[in-house]
Amino acid sequence: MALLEIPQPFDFELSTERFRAFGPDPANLWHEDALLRVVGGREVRIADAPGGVDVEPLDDATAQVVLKLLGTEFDLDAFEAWAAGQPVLDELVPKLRGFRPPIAPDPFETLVTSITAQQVSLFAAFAIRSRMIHAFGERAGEAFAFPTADRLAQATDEELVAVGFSRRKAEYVVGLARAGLDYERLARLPDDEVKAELTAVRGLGEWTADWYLARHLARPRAWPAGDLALRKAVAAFYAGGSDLSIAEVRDMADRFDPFQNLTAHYLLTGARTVAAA
DNA sequence: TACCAGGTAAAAA
DNA sequence: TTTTTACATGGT
Repeated sequence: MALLEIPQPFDFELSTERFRAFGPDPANLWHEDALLRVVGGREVRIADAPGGVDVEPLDDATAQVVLKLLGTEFDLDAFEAWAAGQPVLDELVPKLRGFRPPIAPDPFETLVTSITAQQVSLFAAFAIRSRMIHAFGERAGEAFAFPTADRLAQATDEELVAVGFSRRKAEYVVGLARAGLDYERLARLPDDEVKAELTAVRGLGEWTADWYLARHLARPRAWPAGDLALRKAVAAFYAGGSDLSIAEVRDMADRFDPFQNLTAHYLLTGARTVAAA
């Protein structure tokens, strides 16, 4: 038993909901009430515990990854205080109290995962992604390490097509792996420059760049207005269900400033859980 | 069977 | 410059 404290509020069940919602994810595997992820070649088990999570095995490097993974960078106190004065969110946010949007700790994994999710349903995306991880990732215990850029740089388009990628997406992934982006440098750039650099890469559009800011860099103002699920969630919560264009949703970013990222995650999770109940 | 699903690049107009 | 089209799997 090794306790890793998580800033309160924190609801483990809600914060890991995404890892169960669309099918098993071999790189972030829900197994026997715990989340399994390979860190530094070893499988780490993350389970609910009073005041935080039980992490096994736990060392400093693992703690850094788990803190990132569980969204500890987000300032929930400030968000909740702000949301209390907002329509819609004043009711929704308390229902999801302690929800910390999970952050993808690895930049390459984030981008490849987004490519798999472009255009198709997340159920289809998860199925294809799982086969890719099984084919190219390293197993450690029950879970798999997400395939490295070095490994996928050596893959062929045909190998990715064989696990369900379209030819176009296979080219994107292999091209990205071979592009050798400097992710540490990218992480130090402001939002708009990150977007400009990412969208210069073939296969990475604005939607993918926005989710990179949101899900990997945890930038407070990231707002993936092009996301179909977010558009539907915004429409449901703010427009009585009538369709909203990408431009309309993008123009709503100002009213959520500077909490666009948390707002997007709460609306999406709210649409899947609270609204569905 | 058809159609939609948490887009993108390239062709066509 | 703006508008179409191809892409390809999984669920309903």
